Amino acid sequence: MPRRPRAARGGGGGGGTAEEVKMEDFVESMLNFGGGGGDESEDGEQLPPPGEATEYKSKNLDAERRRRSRLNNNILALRAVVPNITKMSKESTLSDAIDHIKKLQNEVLELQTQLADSPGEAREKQGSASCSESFVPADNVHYQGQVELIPLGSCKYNLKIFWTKRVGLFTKVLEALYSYNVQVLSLNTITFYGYAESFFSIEVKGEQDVVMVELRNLLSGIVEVPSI
Amino acid sequence: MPRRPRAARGGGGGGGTAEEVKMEDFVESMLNFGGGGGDESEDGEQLPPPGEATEYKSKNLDAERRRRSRLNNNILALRAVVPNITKMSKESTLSDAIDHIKKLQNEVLELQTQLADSPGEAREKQGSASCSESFVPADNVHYQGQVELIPLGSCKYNLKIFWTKRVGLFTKVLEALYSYNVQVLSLNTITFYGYAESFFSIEVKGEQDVVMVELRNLLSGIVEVPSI
DNA sequence: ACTCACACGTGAATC
DNA sequence: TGATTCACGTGTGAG
Repeated sequence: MPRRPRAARGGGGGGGTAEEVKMEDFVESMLNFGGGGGDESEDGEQLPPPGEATEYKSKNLDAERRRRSRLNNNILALRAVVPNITKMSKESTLSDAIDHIKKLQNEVLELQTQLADSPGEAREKQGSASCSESFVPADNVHYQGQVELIPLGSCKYNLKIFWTKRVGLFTKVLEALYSYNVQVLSLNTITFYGYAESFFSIEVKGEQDVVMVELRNLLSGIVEVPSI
Repeated sequence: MPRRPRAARGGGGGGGTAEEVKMEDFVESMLNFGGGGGDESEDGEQLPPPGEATEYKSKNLDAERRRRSRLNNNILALRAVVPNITKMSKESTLSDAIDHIKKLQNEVLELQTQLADSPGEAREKQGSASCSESFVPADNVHYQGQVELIPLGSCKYNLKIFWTKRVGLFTKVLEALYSYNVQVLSLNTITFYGYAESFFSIEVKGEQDVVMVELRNLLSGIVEVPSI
Protein backbone atom coordinates (compact mmCIF):
# COMPACT_ATOMS: atom_id res chain seq x y z
CA MET A 1 0.00 0.00 0.00
CA PRO A 2 1.33 3.37 -0.86
CA ARG A 3 2.12 5.35 2.11
CA ARG A 4 1.08 8.58 0.56
CA PRO A 5 -2.37 8.90 -0.89
CA ARG A 6 -1.05 11.09 -3.56
CA ALA A 7 -2.46 11.50 -7.01
CA ALA A 8 -0.91 8.85 -9.14
CA ARG A 9 1.46 10.60 -11.41
CA GLY A 10 2.34 9.48 -14.85
CA GLY A 11 4.84 6.86 -13.90
CA GLY A 12 3.08 4.10 -15.71
CA GLY A 13 6.20 2.94 -17.39
CA GLY A 14 6.33 3.02 -21.11
CA GLY A 15 3.44 5.24 -21.87
CA GLY A 16 4.31 8.79 -22.58
CA THR A 17 1.32 10.36 -20.95
CA ALA A 18 2.00 13.86 -19.82
CA GLU A 19 -0.98 14.92 -17.83
CA GLU A 20 -0.51 16.41 -14.44
CA VAL A 21 -2.82 19.35 -14.66
CA LYS A 22 -4.51 18.66 -11.40
CA MET A 23 -1.37 18.82 -9.41
CA GLU A 24 -0.38 21.99 -11.12
CA ASP A 25 -3.65 23.58 -10.27
CA PHE A 26 -3.27 22.52 -6.72
CA VAL A 27 0.10 24.11 -6.45
CA GLU A 28 -1.14 27.24 -8.06
CA SER A 29 -4.00 27.49 -5.68
CA MET A 30 -1.60 27.21 -2.85
CA LEU A 31 0.27 30.16 -4.25
CA ASN A 32 -2.85 32.31 -4.44
CA PHE A 33 -2.83 32.05 -8.16
CA GLY A 34 -6.40 31.36 -9.05
CA GLY A 35 -5.99 30.70 -12.73
CA GLY A 36 -9.18 29.14 -13.93
CA GLY A 37 -8.43 27.44 -17.19
CA GLY A 38 -4.79 27.51 -18.00
CA ASP A 39 -2.08 25.72 -16.29
CA GLU A 40 0.79 26.81 -18.36
CA SER A 41 2.12 29.56 -16.11
CA GLU A 42 5.58 28.78 -17.27
CA ASP A 43 7.59 31.74 -18.19
CA GLY A 44 11.13 32.54 -17.45
CA GLU A 45 10.52 35.82 -15.71
CA GLN A 46 8.84 36.96 -12.60
CA LEU A 47 5.63 38.71 -13.19
CA PRO A 48 4.84 40.27 -9.87
CA PRO A 49 1.67 42.25 -9.99
CA PRO A 50 2.13 45.42 -8.04
CA GLY A 51 1.51 44.64 -4.49
CA GLU A 52 2.22 41.29 -3.03
CA ALA A 53 5.17 39.45 -4.31
CA THR A 54 5.89 35.81 -3.44
CA GLU A 55 5.97 34.50 -6.96
CA TYR A 56 7.65 31.15 -6.59
CA LYS A 57 8.44 29.48 -9.77
CA SER A 58 10.87 26.90 -10.80
CA LYS A 59 12.26 26.07 -14.13
CA ASN A 60 12.69 22.38 -13.70
CA LEU A 61 9.72 21.47 -11.61
CA ASP A 62 8.31 19.05 -14.12
CA ALA A 63 11.64 17.60 -14.94
CA GLU A 64 12.32 16.99 -11.33
CA ARG A 65 8.97 15.34 -10.94
CA ARG A 66 9.69 13.09 -13.84
CA ARG A 67 13.04 12.25 -12.45
CA ARG A 68 11.60 11.34 -9.10
CA SER A 69 8.93 9.27 -10.73
CA ARG A 70 11.45 7.39 -12.80
CA LEU A 71 13.67 6.73 -9.88
CA ASN A 72 10.80 5.62 -7.76
CA ASN A 73 9.58 3.38 -10.50
CA ASN A 74 12.97 1.78 -10.71
CA ILE A 75 12.97 1.10 -7.04
CA LEU A 76 9.61 -0.49 -7.44
CA ALA A 77 10.85 -2.66 -10.26
CA LEU A 78 13.83 -3.60 -8.19
CA ARG A 79 11.55 -4.66 -5.42
CA ALA A 80 9.71 -6.82 -7.90
CA VAL A 81 12.68 -8.92 -8.88
CA VAL A 82 13.98 -9.46 -5.38
CA PRO A 83 12.21 -12.37 -3.78
CA ASN A 84 12.36 -11.62 -0.08
CA ILE A 85 11.61 -8.11 0.91
CA THR A 86 11.98 -7.46 4.57
CA LYS A 87 10.41 -4.05 4.76
CA MET A 88 8.47 -1.83 2.45
CA SER A 89 11.05 0.88 2.40
CA LYS A 90 13.49 2.24 -0.08
CA GLU A 91 16.47 1.59 2.05
CA SER A 92 15.46 -1.96 2.83
CA THR A 93 14.72 -2.58 -0.79
CA LEU A 94 18.20 -1.57 -1.75
CA SER A 95 19.76 -3.60 1.03
CA ASP A 96 17.78 -6.66 0.09
CA ALA A 97 18.70 -6.20 -3.52
CA ILE A 98 22.35 -6.06 -2.63
CA ASP A 99 22.08 -9.18 -0.53
CA HIS A 100 20.18 -10.94 -3.24
CA ILE A 101 22.75 -10.08 -5.85
CA LYS A 102 25.52 -11.38 -3.66
CA LYS A 103 23.62 -14.54 -2.97
CA LEU A 104 22.94 -15.08 -6.65
CA GLN A 105 26.55 -14.56 -7.53
CA ASN A 106 27.61 -17.08 -4.94
CA GLU A 107 25.04 -19.49 -6.24
CA VAL A 108 26.26 -19.12 -9.78
CA LEU A 109 29.79 -19.72 -8.67
CA GLU A 110 28.82 -22.79 -6.72
CA LEU A 111 26.80 -24.23 -9.56
CA GLN A 112 29.64 -23.64 -11.94
CA THR A 113 32.05 -25.50 -9.72
CA GLN A 114 29.57 -28.31 -9.26
CA LEU A 115 29.11 -28.51 -12.96
CA ALA A 116 32.83 -28.55 -13.50
CA ASP A 117 33.17 -31.52 -11.18
CA SER A 118 30.46 -33.43 -12.92
CA PRO A 119 32.02 -36.47 -14.57
CA GLY A 120 29.93 -36.20 -17.65
CA GLU A 121 30.43 -34.97 -21.09
CA ALA A 122 32.52 -31.88 -21.29
CA ARG A 123 30.88 -30.34 -24.26
CA GLU A 124 27.77 -29.37 -22.38
CA LYS A 125 29.48 -27.35 -19.73
CA GLN A 126 29.75 -24.40 -21.94
CA GLY A 127 28.12 -22.29 -19.31
CA SER A 128 26.28 -20.35 -21.93
CA ALA A 129 22.85 -20.23 -23.30
CA SER A 130 23.86 -21.82 -26.51
CA CYS A 131 23.34 -25.40 -25.54
CA SER A 132 19.76 -24.93 -24.59
CA GLU A 133 18.96 -23.03 -27.70
CA SER A 134 20.09 -25.88 -29.81
CA PHE A 135 17.26 -27.81 -28.32
CA VAL A 136 14.33 -25.79 -29.47
CA PRO A 137 11.47 -27.90 -30.71
CA ALA A 138 11.11 -28.51 -34.37
CA ASP A 139 8.40 -26.82 -36.32
CA ASN A 140 6.28 -29.87 -36.80
CA VAL A 141 6.21 -30.88 -33.19
CA HIS A 142 2.70 -31.35 -32.03
CA TYR A 143 2.13 -30.53 -28.43
CA GLN A 144 -0.54 -32.75 -27.15
CA GLY A 145 -1.44 -32.36 -23.57
CA GLN A 146 0.11 -29.05 -22.79
CA VAL A 147 -2.56 -28.48 -20.20
CA GLU A 148 -4.30 -31.30 -18.45
CA LEU A 149 -6.98 -31.31 -15.84
CA ILE A 150 -7.44 -34.56 -14.03
CA PRO A 151 -10.30 -34.85 -11.58
CA LEU A 152 -9.38 -36.41 -8.31
CA GLY A 153 -12.77 -36.48 -6.71
CA SER A 154 -15.07 -33.96 -5.06
CA CYS A 155 -13.69 -30.54 -5.99
CA LYS A 156 -10.04 -31.44 -6.35
CA TYR A 157 -8.05 -31.69 -9.54
CA ASN A 158 -4.59 -32.25 -10.72
CA LEU A 159 -3.52 -29.62 -13.17
CA LYS A 160 -0.53 -30.43 -15.30
CA ILE A 161 0.99 -27.80 -17.50
CA PHE A 162 3.84 -28.36 -19.85
CA TRP A 163 5.35 -25.30 -21.44
CA THR A 164 8.38 -23.77 -22.90
CA LYS A 165 9.96 -21.45 -20.45
CA ARG A 166 9.21 -17.80 -20.97
CA VAL A 167 9.40 -14.89 -18.64
CA GLY A 168 6.21 -13.87 -16.97
CA LEU A 169 4.37 -16.95 -18.04
CA PHE A 170 4.10 -18.46 -14.63
CA THR A 171 2.64 -15.30 -13.20
CA LYS A 172 -0.01 -15.28 -15.86
CA VAL A 173 -0.99 -18.82 -15.04
CA LEU A 174 -1.28 -18.00 -11.39
CA GLU A 175 -3.39 -14.97 -12.13
CA ALA A 176 -5.69 -17.07 -14.26
CA LEU A 177 -6.07 -19.55 -11.46
CA TYR A 178 -6.86 -16.89 -8.95
CA SER A 179 -9.37 -15.32 -11.26
CA TYR A 180 -11.24 -18.60 -11.20
CA ASN A 181 -11.16 -18.87 -7.43
CA VAL A 182 -8.86 -21.80 -7.58
CA GLN A 183 -7.01 -22.75 -4.46
CA VAL A 184 -3.58 -24.20 -5.01
CA LEU A 185 -3.00 -26.99 -2.53
CA SER A 186 0.42 -27.97 -3.72
CA LEU A 187 2.65 -27.14 -6.59
CA ASN A 188 5.76 -28.67 -8.08
CA THR A 189 7.65 -27.39 -11.05
CA ILE A 190 10.48 -29.15 -12.74
CA THR A 191 12.51 -27.78 -15.59
CA PHE A 192 15.00 -29.13 -18.01
CA TYR A 193 16.50 -27.56 -21.04
CA GLY A 194 14.08 -24.97 -22.22
CA TYR A 195 10.97 -26.71 -20.97
CA ALA A 196 9.10 -26.76 -17.75
CA GLU A 197 6.44 -28.95 -16.29
CA SER A 198 4.25 -27.69 -13.52
CA PHE A 199 2.05 -29.88 -11.47
CA PHE A 200 -0.66 -28.24 -9.46
CA SER A 201 -2.94 -29.80 -6.97
CA ILE A 202 -5.91 -27.50 -6.90
CA GLU A 203 -9.27 -27.26 -5.28
CA VAL A 204 -12.30 -25.47 -6.63
CA LYS A 205 -15.37 -25.10 -4.56
CA GLY A 206 -18.69 -25.57 -6.21
CA GLU A 207 -17.76 -25.27 -9.83
CA GLN A 208 -19.24 -27.27 -12.62
CA ASP A 209 -17.24 -29.10 -15.17
CA VAL A 210 -18.00 -26.60 -17.86
CA VAL A 211 -16.28 -23.89 -15.90
CA MET A 212 -13.25 -26.06 -15.45
CA VAL A 213 -13.13 -26.71 -19.17
CA GLU A 214 -13.23 -23.01 -19.68
CA LEU A 215 -10.34 -22.56 -17.31
CA ARG A 216 -8.46 -25.26 -19.11
CA ASN A 217 -8.88 -23.51 -22.41
CA LEU A 218 -7.75 -20.25 -20.92
CA LEU A 219 -4.61 -21.87 -19.62
CA SER A 220 -3.98 -23.50 -22.95
CA GLY A 221 -4.15 -20.12 -24.59
CA ILE A 222 -1.71 -18.73 -22.11
CA VAL A 223 0.97 -21.35 -22.41
CA GLU A 224 0.69 -22.11 -26.09
CA VAL A 225 3.74 -21.55 -28.18
CA PRO A 226 3.38 -18.17 -29.85
CA SER A 227 3.14 -18.87 -33.55
CA ILE A 228 6.29 -20.60 -34.62
CA MET B 1 33.17 11.82 -7.09
CA PRO B 2 31.05 13.69 -4.67
CA ARG B 3 29.31 16.38 -6.42
CA ARG B 4 28.95 18.52 -3.40
CA PRO B 5 31.95 19.87 -1.62
CA ARG B 6 30.14 19.59 1.60
CA ALA B 7 31.66 19.11 4.98
CA ALA B 8 31.75 15.39 5.47
CA ARG B 9 29.05 14.56 7.88
CA GLY B 10 28.79 11.36 9.81
CA GLY B 11 27.47 9.65 6.78
CA GLY B 12 27.90 6.10 7.90
CA GLY B 13 25.11 6.44 10.28
CA GLY B 14 26.70 4.98 13.30
CA GLY B 15 28.81 7.24 15.36
CA GLY B 16 27.75 10.58 16.51
CA THR B 17 30.03 13.36 15.58
CA ALA B 18 30.42 16.69 17.19
CA GLU B 19 30.18 18.56 13.94
CA GLU B 20 26.45 18.54 14.12
CA VAL B 21 26.38 21.53 16.37
CA LYS B 22 28.10 23.67 13.84
CA MET B 23 25.80 22.41 11.19
CA GLU B 24 22.84 23.33 13.23
CA ASP B 25 24.04 26.88 13.55
CA PHE B 26 24.72 26.99 9.90
CA VAL B 27 21.26 25.82 9.14
CA GLU B 28 19.83 28.42 11.39
CA SER B 29 21.56 31.07 9.41
CA MET B 30 20.04 29.70 6.27
CA LEU B 31 16.58 29.43 7.52
CA ASN B 32 14.58 32.17 5.95
CA PHE B 33 15.60 31.18 2.49
CA GLY B 34 13.33 28.22 2.14
CA GLY B 35 15.23 26.24 -0.43
CA GLY B 36 18.20 24.32 0.71
CA GLY B 37 20.57 24.28 -2.18
CA GLY B 38 23.22 26.84 -1.79
CA ASP B 39 25.57 26.33 0.98
CA GLU B 40 28.68 28.11 0.01
CA SER B 41 27.57 31.35 1.48
CA GLU B 42 29.88 31.26 4.41
CA ASP B 43 28.80 34.15 6.48
CA GLY B 44 30.03 32.75 9.67
CA GLU B 45 27.76 33.96 12.40
CA GLN B 46 24.10 33.65 12.92
CA LEU B 47 22.96 35.07 16.21
CA PRO B 48 19.40 36.11 15.64
CA PRO B 49 18.59 39.27 17.47
CA PRO B 50 15.62 38.96 19.75
CA GLY B 51 13.62 41.46 17.85
CA GLU B 52 13.56 39.46 14.68
CA ALA B 53 11.45 36.40 14.31
CA THR B 54 13.64 33.81 12.55
CA GLU B 55 11.94 30.88 14.17
CA TYR B 56 14.56 28.30 13.29
CA LYS B 57 12.49 25.24 12.99
CA SER B 58 14.26 22.10 12.07
CA LYS B 59 12.40 19.22 13.46
CA ASN B 60 13.95 16.32 11.66
CA LEU B 61 16.73 17.95 9.81
CA ASP B 62 19.60 15.72 10.71
CA ALA B 63 17.38 12.69 10.78
CA GLU B 64 16.52 13.36 7.20
CA ARG B 65 20.16 13.92 6.48
CA ARG B 66 21.02 10.58 7.94
CA ARG B 67 18.28 8.92 5.98
CA ARG B 68 19.51 10.43 2.75
CA SER B 69 23.02 9.45 3.56
CA ARG B 70 22.01 5.88 4.26
CA LEU B 71 20.00 5.63 1.11
CA ASN B 72 22.76 7.11 -0.93
CA ASN B 73 25.23 4.79 0.63
CA ASN B 74 23.06 1.86 -0.32
CA ILE B 75 22.93 3.00 -3.88
CA LEU B 76 26.68 3.25 -3.83
CA ALA B 77 26.97 -0.26 -2.48
CA LEU B 78 24.55 -1.47 -5.09
CA ARG B 79 26.70 0.08 -7.75
CA ALA B 80 29.64 -1.78 -6.30
CA VAL B 81 28.17 -5.23 -6.77
CA VAL B 82 26.84 -4.68 -10.27
CA PRO B 83 29.57 -5.27 -12.80
CA ASN B 84 28.61 -3.16 -15.75
CA ILE B 85 27.45 0.30 -14.98
CA THR B 86 26.33 2.24 -17.98
CA LYS B 87 26.06 5.64 -16.41
CA MET B 88 27.02 7.21 -13.14
CA SER B 89 23.50 8.00 -12.12
CA LYS B 90 21.07 6.75 -9.58
CA GLU B 91 18.49 5.78 -12.11
CA SER B 92 20.96 3.93 -14.29
CA THR B 93 22.36 2.21 -11.29
CA LEU B 94 18.97 0.86 -10.38
CA SER B 95 18.21 -0.19 -13.93
CA ASP B 96 21.50 -1.96 -14.27
CA ALA B 97 20.96 -3.67 -10.97
CA ILE B 98 17.59 -4.93 -12.13
CA ASP B 99 19.03 -6.22 -15.36
CA HIS B 100 21.86 -7.85 -13.53
CA ILE B 101 19.54 -9.60 -11.14
CA LYS B 102 17.47 -10.93 -14.00
CA LYS B 103 20.54 -12.11 -15.80
CA LEU B 104 21.83 -13.83 -12.70
CA GLN B 105 18.54 -15.55 -12.13
CA ASN B 106 18.47 -16.82 -15.67
CA GLU B 107 22.01 -18.02 -15.31
CA VAL B 108 21.20 -19.89 -12.14
CA LEU B 109 18.24 -21.50 -13.80
CA GLU B 110 20.26 -22.56 -16.75
CA LEU B 111 23.07 -23.94 -14.64
CA GLN B 112 20.61 -25.87 -12.60
CA THR B 113 19.09 -27.44 -15.67
CA GLN B 114 22.50 -28.30 -16.99
CA LEU B 115 23.38 -29.81 -13.67
CA ALA B 116 20.18 -31.81 -13.63
CA ASP B 117 21.25 -33.58 -16.78
CA SER B 118 24.12 -35.32 -15.15
CA PRO B 119 24.06 -38.92 -16.33
CA GLY B 120 24.14 -41.89 -14.06
CA GLU B 121 21.93 -41.10 -11.17
CA ALA B 122 18.27 -41.67 -11.42
CA ARG B 123 17.06 -41.62 -7.94
CA GLU B 124 13.54 -41.36 -6.84
CA LYS B 125 12.65 -38.62 -4.52
CA GLN B 126 10.07 -39.45 -1.98
CA GLY B 127 7.98 -36.70 -0.69
CA SER B 128 5.87 -36.84 2.38
CA ALA B 129 3.64 -39.67 1.35
CA SER B 130 2.30 -40.25 4.78
CA CYS B 131 0.37 -37.04 5.10
CA SER B 132 -3.00 -38.22 4.06
CA GLU B 133 -4.50 -41.49 3.18
CA SER B 134 -7.74 -39.58 3.13
CA PHE B 135 -6.89 -38.54 -0.34
CA VAL B 136 -7.14 -41.83 -2.13
CA PRO B 137 -8.88 -41.60 -5.47
CA ALA B 138 -12.50 -42.34 -5.74
CA ASP B 139 -13.68 -45.44 -7.52
CA ASN B 140 -15.06 -43.80 -10.58
CA VAL B 141 -12.15 -41.55 -11.30
CA HIS B 142 -11.05 -41.90 -14.84
CA TYR B 143 -7.36 -41.38 -15.39
CA GLN B 144 -6.78 -39.92 -18.73
CA GLY B 145 -3.24 -39.24 -19.68
CA GLN B 146 -1.49 -41.47 -17.23
CA VAL B 147 1.29 -42.01 -19.68
CA GLU B 148 2.23 -39.48 -22.25
CA LEU B 149 4.90 -39.44 -24.88
CA ILE B 150 5.69 -36.09 -26.37
CA PRO B 151 8.14 -35.93 -29.25
CA LEU B 152 10.71 -33.21 -28.95
CA GLY B 153 12.41 -33.71 -32.27
CA SER B 154 14.91 -36.17 -33.71
CA CYS B 155 14.95 -39.13 -31.34
CA LYS B 156 14.10 -37.35 -28.13
CA TYR B 157 10.87 -37.53 -26.23
CA ASN B 158 9.33 -36.36 -23.06
CA LEU B 159 7.72 -39.15 -21.17
CA LYS B 160 5.29 -38.19 -18.48
CA ILE B 161 3.89 -40.79 -16.17
CA PHE B 162 1.32 -40.13 -13.53
CA TRP B 163 0.63 -42.90 -11.13
CA THR B 164 -0.45 -43.84 -7.69
CA LYS B 165 2.51 -44.80 -5.64
CA ARG B 166 3.09 -48.49 -5.19
CA VAL B 167 6.17 -50.35 -4.24
CA GLY B 168 8.24 -51.73 -7.04
CA LEU B 169 6.40 -49.82 -9.68
CA PHE B 170 9.21 -47.49 -10.49
CA THR B 171 11.59 -50.34 -11.02
CA LYS B 172 9.21 -51.98 -13.43
CA VAL B 173 8.98 -48.81 -15.45
CA LEU B 174 12.74 -48.54 -15.63
CA GLU B 175 13.04 -52.12 -16.72
CA ALA B 176 10.52 -51.56 -19.45
CA LEU B 177 12.43 -48.57 -20.67
CA TYR B 178 15.70 -50.42 -20.73
CA SER B 179 14.13 -53.30 -22.56
CA TYR B 180 13.29 -50.90 -25.34
CA ASN B 181 16.79 -49.48 -25.50
CA VAL B 182 15.66 -46.17 -24.13
CA GLN B 183 18.28 -43.88 -22.74
CA VAL B 184 17.14 -41.69 -19.87
CA LEU B 185 18.66 -38.26 -20.22
CA SER B 186 17.03 -36.69 -17.24
CA LEU B 187 14.39 -37.64 -14.77
CA ASN B 188 12.37 -35.79 -12.22
CA THR B 189 9.82 -37.26 -9.93
CA ILE B 190 7.54 -35.32 -7.72
CA THR B 191 5.19 -36.82 -5.24
CA PHE B 192 2.37 -35.53 -3.18
CA TYR B 193 -0.20 -37.32 -1.18
CA GLY B 194 -0.55 -40.76 -2.68
CA TYR B 195 0.37 -39.76 -6.22
CA ALA B 196 3.53 -39.38 -8.13
CA GLU B 197 4.43 -37.73 -11.38
CA SER B 198 7.55 -38.71 -13.21
CA PHE B 199 8.99 -36.76 -16.02
CA PHE B 200 11.53 -38.47 -18.18
CA SER B 201 13.60 -36.96 -20.88
CA ILE B 202 14.50 -39.92 -23.03
CA GLU B 203 16.32 -40.64 -26.21
CA VAL B 204 15.71 -43.57 -28.51
CA LYS B 205 17.98 -44.25 -31.42
CA GLY B 206 16.45 -45.34 -34.63
CA GLU B 207 13.05 -46.39 -33.51
CA GLN B 208 9.89 -45.85 -35.46
CA ASP B 209 6.78 -44.34 -34.05
CA VAL B 210 4.95 -47.60 -33.94
CA VAL B 211 7.49 -48.99 -31.53
CA MET B 212 7.09 -45.98 -29.33
CA VAL B 213 3.35 -46.47 -29.26
CA GLU B 214 3.96 -50.01 -28.21
CA LEU B 215 6.18 -48.86 -25.41
CA ARG B 216 3.57 -46.39 -24.36
CA ASN B 217 0.95 -49.09 -24.09
CA LEU B 218 3.29 -51.26 -22.09
CA LEU B 219 3.88 -48.47 -19.64
CA SER B 220 0.19 -47.78 -19.39
CA GLY B 221 -0.39 -51.36 -18.47
CA ILE B 222 2.25 -51.20 -15.83
CA VAL B 223 1.05 -48.13 -14.06
CA GLU B 224 -2.67 -48.60 -14.37
CA VAL B 225 -4.75 -48.92 -11.28
CA PRO B 226 -5.11 -52.59 -10.53
CA SER B 227 -8.77 -53.35 -10.86
CA ILE B 228 -10.51 -52.37 -7.71
C1' DA C 1 21.99 29.68 -23.12
C1' DC C 2 19.81 25.09 -21.41
C1' DT C 3 19.18 20.31 -19.79
C1' DC C 4 20.04 16.86 -16.41
C1' DA C 5 21.10 15.10 -11.97
C1' DC C 6 21.63 15.98 -7.34
C1' DA C 7 21.19 17.53 -2.36
C1' DC C 8 18.83 20.12 0.51
C1' DG C 9 15.14 21.45 4.12
C1' DT C 10 10.43 20.92 5.25
C1' DG C 11 5.40 19.44 5.83
C1' DA C 12 2.73 15.55 6.16
C1' DA C 13 1.65 10.86 7.04
C1' DT C 14 2.53 6.43 9.15
C1' DC C 15 4.30 3.38 12.86
C1' DT D 1 3.41 10.80 22.13
C1' DG D 2 8.07 11.01 19.09
C1' DA D 3 10.71 8.61 15.60
C1' DT D 4 10.96 7.52 10.70
C1' DT D 5 9.78 7.58 5.86
C1' DC D 6 8.25 9.91 1.95
C1' DA D 7 7.24 13.49 -1.66
C1' DC D 8 7.74 17.92 -2.76
C1' DG D 9 9.77 22.39 -4.62
C1' DT D 10 13.90 24.75 -5.14
C1' DG D 11 18.95 26.13 -5.84
C1' DT D 12 23.02 24.92 -7.94
C1' DG D 13 26.76 22.62 -10.77
C1' DA D 14 28.35 19.80 -14.50
C1' DG D 15 28.11 18.68 -19.38
